[in-house]
Amino acid sequence: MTVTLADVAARAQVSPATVSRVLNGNYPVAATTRERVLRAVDELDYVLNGPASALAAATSDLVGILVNDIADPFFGIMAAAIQSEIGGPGGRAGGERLGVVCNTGGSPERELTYLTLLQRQRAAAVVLTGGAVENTAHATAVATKLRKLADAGTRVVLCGRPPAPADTDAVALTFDNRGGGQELTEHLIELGHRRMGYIAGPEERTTTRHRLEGHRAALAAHGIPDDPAWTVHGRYDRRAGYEATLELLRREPSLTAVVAANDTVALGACAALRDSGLRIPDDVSVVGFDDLPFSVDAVPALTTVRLPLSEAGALAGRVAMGREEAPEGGIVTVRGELMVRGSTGVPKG
Amino acid sequence: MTVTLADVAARAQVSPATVSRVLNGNYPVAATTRERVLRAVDELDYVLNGPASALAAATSDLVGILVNDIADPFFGIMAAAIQSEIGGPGGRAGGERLGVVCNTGGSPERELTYLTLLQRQRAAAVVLTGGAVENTAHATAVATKLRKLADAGTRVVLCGRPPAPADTDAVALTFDNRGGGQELTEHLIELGHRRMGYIAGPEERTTTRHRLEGHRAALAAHGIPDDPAWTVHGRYDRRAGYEATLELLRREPSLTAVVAANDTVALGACAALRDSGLRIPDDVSVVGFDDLPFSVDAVPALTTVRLPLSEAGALAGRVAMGREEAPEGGIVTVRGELMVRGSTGVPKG
DNA sequence: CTGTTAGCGCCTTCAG
DNA sequence: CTGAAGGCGCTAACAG
Repeated sequence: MTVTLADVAARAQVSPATVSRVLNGNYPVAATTRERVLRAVDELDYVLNGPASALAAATSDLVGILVNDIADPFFGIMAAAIQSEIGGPGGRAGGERLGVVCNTGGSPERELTYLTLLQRQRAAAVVLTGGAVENTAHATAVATKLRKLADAGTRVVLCGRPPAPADTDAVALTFDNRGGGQELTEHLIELGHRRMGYIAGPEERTTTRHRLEGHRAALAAHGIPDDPAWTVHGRYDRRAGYEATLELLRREPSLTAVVAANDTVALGACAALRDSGLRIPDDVSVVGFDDLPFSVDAVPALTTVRLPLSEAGALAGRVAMGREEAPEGGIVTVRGELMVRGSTGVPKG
Repeated sequence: MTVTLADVAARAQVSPATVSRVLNGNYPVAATTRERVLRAVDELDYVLNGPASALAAATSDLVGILVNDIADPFFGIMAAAIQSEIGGPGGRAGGERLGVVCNTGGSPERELTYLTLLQRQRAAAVVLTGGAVENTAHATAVATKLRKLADAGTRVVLCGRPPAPADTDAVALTFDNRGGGQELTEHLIELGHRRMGYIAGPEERTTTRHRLEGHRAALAAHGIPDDPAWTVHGRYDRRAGYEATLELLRREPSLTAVVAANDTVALGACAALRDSGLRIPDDVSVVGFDDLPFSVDAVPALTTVRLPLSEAGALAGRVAMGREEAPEGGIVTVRGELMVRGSTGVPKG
């Protein structure tokens, strides 16, 4: 029924092995022979059987990309960049690799499930993006999985995620969330703000914790007390930002600034402030984090920290493909850049 | 080195066949035996070899999801919805399927390449999302590919994409882009607008053409002449919207409304208008399309057509999994809903 | 440079 | 309900 490599070999009057060599291009084959094989492939409209070749070679062309939320541009941008480096030539079987994006939805179980699925597929590499869940049991389980993947020859790269235990052999490109958070709050402090609300992401996430730590470090550095009531946790979405802002306003109507865990949350915060009749930045300043494409279009444009998502993703992709050396020690920290725009100003009064 | 099914069988003191049956759960096995096998699997930390099982069974657990631009929430939202229906139980081998998102970047070649890769992997299903490229050669190539995929047992579903030729056996969930486009322009006409600029998407895309056709149908229905100079094509991104708007303003400073191909483009249009010192909607009204999450946060909030991306994606996912019957004739048209918000008003003067 | 020979690890009839 | 046996399609040593 389906044409196999043997059919091609017969038509081209060579052995199956030769066809395989032509297809994988990793072995010297006479030009005329290659020509003949390629023609046969074409005439028969032959398509290599991936599973069979993966089985025989004990490795596949799959590269897994795990993201917390594919509907969030933060991950979409990174995933696109990673994939753009993976699609190219360099793999086995015709030089094409299949970059597959897996959406964990932020769920630890799904993350583990996908890792197992990828392990089962004998993936060539796996890239984990974004913040990790900070649950000891889960962190251990993930580390164990990564260890096994690495043992099985799968390259493991972390992108925008803190380093895994050293014995997992994972390369890590980490974002300096702490530093960015600190810069943002310091910017507000310099403008004169003292009463700032903080909308944090979900608890037990590294991203959440690091950004919050940066904020607190800035407060501490300037001797500003940190009132726990001025910090609210929520998901990384617009709605959470909206609701958290109303809650903060209820707790402390005199806030002069709102620091959001990311741009999406900041957008929700802006909406809540407007709906509460407050002007930005005249009454309340707002800052986000990430500098997603829409942030510059907010009115007023959002002050935020730009993360080089695309660049980081591309680098991660190259490392995953083995096309670029892993950095010394396997860890790179990528800094963000403070983008001061219209959403922040001096506090009123 | 690596643990195989045979190892598990030995440890559980059963035959490999029995282990296979337990793992796939598609065959009666005595409870006590199953128990024993499962324990052995656990103790040995056995992970099924995907390629081997795909080879033997002539089908894999992969489900491909093709998107034009994963960084665009339009696709991200659909992809997330599709994947959420795929991850669940129902597949072979432990009931898990691997939903893989492939980013074509809108390139016909990459689309074909991914389709081949998926064919090579013997994917269980493939979901193609978003507008198709309207190039005859390419359309034919894709149709041929889909035909072959279907012949090989791969289920093919189109989501937010016009139906493929009937003989491809592809189920299609189509968005009523024409109707939505017409409603939007009709809304503007009813407000009193007569001079409307149109920012279309890339040429040779079904989405672009259909939305534009809707716009023109509305103009025609009201006897409003359609000046070709008032239509500009560009990519589906913010920047294209920004530049196209400046161009339209240059060509016709007296425009009272700008119709954008989608929300992202509309956002760019708003920015350009603001930068040109024009107020929205007092000087110029703006409408988008899709109703992405950020659209309600624009200032003023964007008038647009809401597409049920999540619902459509979920349905497509279920059909792809064979968990839901394909509709009669294999085609469903999903209508959008006009969302009138602050970005549109009566024209000045 | 090319053909031959063994499997890769699993599923699936076919018996029992 | 369970075991035995053959083969899925390809690759990777070996010889030549």
